[in-house]
Amino acid sequence: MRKEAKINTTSACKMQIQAIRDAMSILSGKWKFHLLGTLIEGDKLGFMDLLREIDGIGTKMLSKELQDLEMNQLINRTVMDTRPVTIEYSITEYGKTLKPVIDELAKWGVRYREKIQEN
Amino acid sequence: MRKEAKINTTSACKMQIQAIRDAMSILSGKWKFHLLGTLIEGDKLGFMDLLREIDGIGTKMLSKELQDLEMNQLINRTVMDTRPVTIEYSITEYGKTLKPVIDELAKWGVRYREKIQEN
DNA sequence: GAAAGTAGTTTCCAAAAGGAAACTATATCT
DNA sequence: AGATATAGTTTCCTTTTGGAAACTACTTTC
Repeated sequence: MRKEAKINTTSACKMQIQAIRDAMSILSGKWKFHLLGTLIEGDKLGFMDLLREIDGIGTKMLSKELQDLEMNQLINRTVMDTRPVTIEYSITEYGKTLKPVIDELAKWGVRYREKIQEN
Repeated sequence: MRKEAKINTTSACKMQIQAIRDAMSILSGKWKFHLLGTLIEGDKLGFMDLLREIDGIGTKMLSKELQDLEMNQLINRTVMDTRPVTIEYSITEYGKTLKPVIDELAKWGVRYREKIQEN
């Protein structure tokens, strides 16, 4: 008896798969969640602030990840009229919609650490 | 004036960063969320079921990702006493604690797609 | 005995991701 | 003039990730 190709091809299922694929294409990378989490907490931060804030990140990755997030309208980049020029990075309203995702992830991470420290 | 090293070094902040780092170290990779999502839905699935279910995955990645998830006690691998032997993969109780994370992510992904299709 | 199904592993390779260090450019402070 | 600050970019390199195809090994069905 030849097996059929798929069991689960309901549109709800395909939509969830597509949704996860979409979300991860934007949020993948080592620093995205950290960057978003930091900008959701502290509201306006400069490049050097973020560099100091996010432990381990380098200028190249910070620059690249900020560009990605800006392109997807999750953060704002504002050039301030100061001397020397400073840049203010802040989360957008749309970026704030990621708060529940980040919170759930962080919550799970905390419980994970508690769990492995029990054993 | 020399700038101080860090603004935000509260323990709550450092804990969130560590939590996200922990969570992502386990959930990173192209297929983890899909695999977990699929196993949270359909309860018992064999290797070939998963291969058919998860569009695009190959045997190598499926095998590797399943091993990772099993190692972290998120899924069970049960060898069934059938001929030929079949394997049942299922989500563990602990694995189910990831449901809110996956749901939030998927929910955000759906809204993201709606948003870009508006424009 | 050939075909097809189960459940993988192995090899070989390409692409993506990430990091360290050097460098650019401008401006202020001492 | 030299140090320090802001805000990056560029180059070169290593590591990680992921995929295609071939292969193993066993069993059942036709």
